[in-house]
This record gives sequence, structure tokens and C-alpha cells, in this order.
Amino acid sequence: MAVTRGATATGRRRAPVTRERLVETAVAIADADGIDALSMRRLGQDLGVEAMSLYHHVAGKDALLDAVVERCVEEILAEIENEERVAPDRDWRATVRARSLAARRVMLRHPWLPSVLQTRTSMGAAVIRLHDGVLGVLVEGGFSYDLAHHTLHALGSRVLGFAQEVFTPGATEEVEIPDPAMMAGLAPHIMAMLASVQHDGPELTLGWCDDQTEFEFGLDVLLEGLAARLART
Amino acid sequence: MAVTRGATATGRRRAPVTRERLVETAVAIADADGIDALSMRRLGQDLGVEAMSLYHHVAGKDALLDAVVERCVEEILAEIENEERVAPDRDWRATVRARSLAARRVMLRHPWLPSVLQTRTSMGAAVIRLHDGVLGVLVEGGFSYDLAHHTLHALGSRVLGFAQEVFTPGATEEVEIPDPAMMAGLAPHIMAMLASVQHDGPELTLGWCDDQTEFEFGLDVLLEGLAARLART
DNA sequence: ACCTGAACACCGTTCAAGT
DNA sequence: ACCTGAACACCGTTCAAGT
Repeated sequence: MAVTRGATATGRRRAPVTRERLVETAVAIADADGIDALSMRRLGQDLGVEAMSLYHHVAGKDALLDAVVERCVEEILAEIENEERVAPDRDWRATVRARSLAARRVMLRHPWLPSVLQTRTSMGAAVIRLHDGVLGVLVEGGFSYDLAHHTLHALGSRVLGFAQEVFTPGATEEVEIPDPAMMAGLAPHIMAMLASVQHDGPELTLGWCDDQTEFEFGLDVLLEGLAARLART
Repeated sequence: MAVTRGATATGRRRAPVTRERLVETAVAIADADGIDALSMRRLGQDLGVEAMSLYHHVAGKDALLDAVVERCVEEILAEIENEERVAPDRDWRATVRARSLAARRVMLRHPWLPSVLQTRTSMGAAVIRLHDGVLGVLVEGGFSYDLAHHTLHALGSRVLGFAQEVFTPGATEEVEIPDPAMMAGLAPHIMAMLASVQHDGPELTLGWCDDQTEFEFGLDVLLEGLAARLART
């Protein structure tokens, strides 16, 4: 907190630009002035550095947005962990509900997050952990891998704002899957699910997801729930 | 189809730029090269005109996108009308399902549409008509105005990609409501719903919607439907 | 009434140059 | 290793000028 610009005792002119500070400042700009205000030039300015210097810490604007999203999803994970330390051992329905509301709370702190989320084509470690966690909750709650998988899609588009895949056909093919070693440690439940699905080869793609099927699943579950509400009237 | 550029028999140099041609060409650009390719300069180029000339037909880029969205939602309405001429008189559930799938079909033709839809703050006549129609189907199917209203929100964010309101608090306040006269002719069911809601004044805002309530409604209906699926396993 | 061209204040990014 | 400054190819939009 002490000195961010100007001379220090050691003679350094300002706090060095780290990836950490860079992402933190980017989020602050988007929170304060909206996502459109987040440009490389503005970010450089707020860090006391020329815009071009940022390319030493981040590959480009796209990588910056990836990092920004990652940081916010980590916020969601932290929110969930805190909450479940206080109230552990709830059933799948209460847990998924609470996690969805936690995600929403973070989205309300960063209202630009859903729109940025939808532009991302790669999944970071935090997004994978978030999905893996919910998958674990569902399976432990008695869901088959198949039903849990559809549920993840349905919750994803509704709760996390990952609506993109629902509408862009073939988008899942373009999604970059991180390296298998990382996945194994990060996403045990996803790995177990993939293992349980008979597939031709050992590729780690989620390519068997069918957009139209997932869309209809989510729609039909919703219609079913609505019919139940109507009947209860 | 005959001549779009060059001299004609009458001596006119090219087809005049109309709002119709302008919107049509804008959609074609987005379809062909993505929404990022749709710039005022590119649009002018494809119309054989300087970019600045476009401002005589449309107020600016924002108005252009409004018009583009309007045109696509009109496509959804046409799709629905065609389908229901063939298969009329289905119950609310089948009708809402079919309309959602029709919307999705149009979205698949214009994959950029959901993302643009989410950036709009005003509702055009087509969007209002689409919502009013579904509202009518629900009410006729036995829904109370209250349940139908929540349902519209739940379907909207899932099916039409209107996820924005779900995450941005106060966004509904910023939504511009067209003039009442237009509404009366265009949206009889919405007007009836508003009339049935006891409110302090005659303002036509949808300001009584509460984002958090709508989010939880959609989430809980989904969870309820999922629990039903699980029980059926 | 419609269209033009120069200009303004922005973008992301490349590249050669500095320390 | 980190940062700079000029440059390139773009944006949306304003404004005075043309026909």
C-alpha cells in the first residue's frame, strides 16, 4: 500500500509491474469504468508504464482477459469455500443452489464478467475446478455421469453465463483443453466422468457434447419445473 | 438482383441506400465475417458509399445494432408464424417449446445474435411482440400473471439469450419503454398484465421486476426439474 | 436531401531502439 | 530483462463542404 509511484529509499522509481498487479489493476478499471474502459493504453497509464511494456507480462489483450476471468472465477471459488466451511454437509440441491448464488454474488461485484466470460474460448484452471466441484457434488448426490453432465450444461448457461456454447454450433470443438497432467490433479471428477464414457480414443476432448441436445435438455427441465409449479396453483 | 453498382439506363449510378438495404447488408456482413467485421466503414464499402453517408439513414452504430437485432427477431416471429400455421392449437408447453426451438434456429443462422442481443438496452417492437405472444400463450394455458411473468424472465435468459438483466442490477430501470400508444396495439397481454398488477401510478415501466427474485426463480425451477429427473432414475 | 473528405480521438499490435 | 516511442492499420464520430 505504501508507495506505488515515485522514488523509494532503494532508488527504484516505482513498484515493478507484475502479472499480479497487472490483473488486479485491470479488474479495478473494469469495475470502476466498465469493460470498454479497459484498454492496453489505459491499463499502462494506471500502472505508470507505457502500454507496450504490458506485452512483457501478458501475451496480448486476449491473454489479459483470460487472466481477468481466471481471477474472478477464483473469487467465486473462494466465496464457495468460505461458505461451505461455515455450513458443510448439505445435500446436492442445497449445495448447488448455494454455489450458484455465490457465483451470482461475484458477478454482481463485476457486472461486466458474464459478457467477458462468453467471449473466452479457453477454460482456465479455476473454471475447470469450479465445474469439477459441482460435478462431484452431483455424482455424490446420486446423479449418473450422464445426467450430471447435462446438468452442468444447464447450470452453466443459466448460472455462470456460459450461454455461448448453447448457440454457437461447433464451439466446443474450438475449446482448448489444458494438458492432461494438469487436468488429472485439477479435475478428478471430470476425469472420472471421461473414463466412464466409452470412447474410441484417449483424447481429452469434451467433443461428445451435442449443443442441440444440451439446449433441449435445459429447456425441457425448465418446462417440467414450470408445469409442476402450475399444477401446484 | 440486377444491378447494385454502376450505371443504369436512367443514369443513376447505384441503388440508393435505404434503411432496408443498410440493415440487410449489415446482417450479411455479420453472418459472413463475424460481428467484429461489422464496422461503419465496412458497411459503407459493401454498400458502395462512404461510411459517413450511413449517418443519414441511421443515428449511429448503436442504432444500427438495434435495427439489426430487430430484423433478426422479426425473423424469429416469422418462423413462429409459419410453424403455427401448420400446427396450430397446441397446449402451452408444446407451444413454448416450439417457439424456443424456433428462436434457437434463427440464432444458429446468426451465431453473433445472442451476444449483440445482450448489449441492447432498448426493446424494439419485435422483441415486445415476441414476449407478448409467449405471455398470451402462458396466460391462456392457466398461468397467473405473476407466474407467467417469472416464466418470461426464466425463458428469456435461457432461450433468447437475454441474460444481461439477470446479472446487472438496476438494468431494468435503464430499459427504455416505447411509447404507450405503440404498446397498446403491439402488446395487449403485457398491457393486461400491467393493468392487473396494482401499482401506484400509470407509468409503464417494468420496474417492479426484482433481479434477485427472478434469478432465484429460474434457478429453483431448474433444480426442481432436475430433482424430478433424478427421482425418475 | 444525400453524399464526401479531412480530421479528431481513440484502438491493438509490431518493431527497432534504448537502459 | 524490462521499458520506450514511433508507426501501422484500424475504430466511431464531427464538421464543413460539396451536388
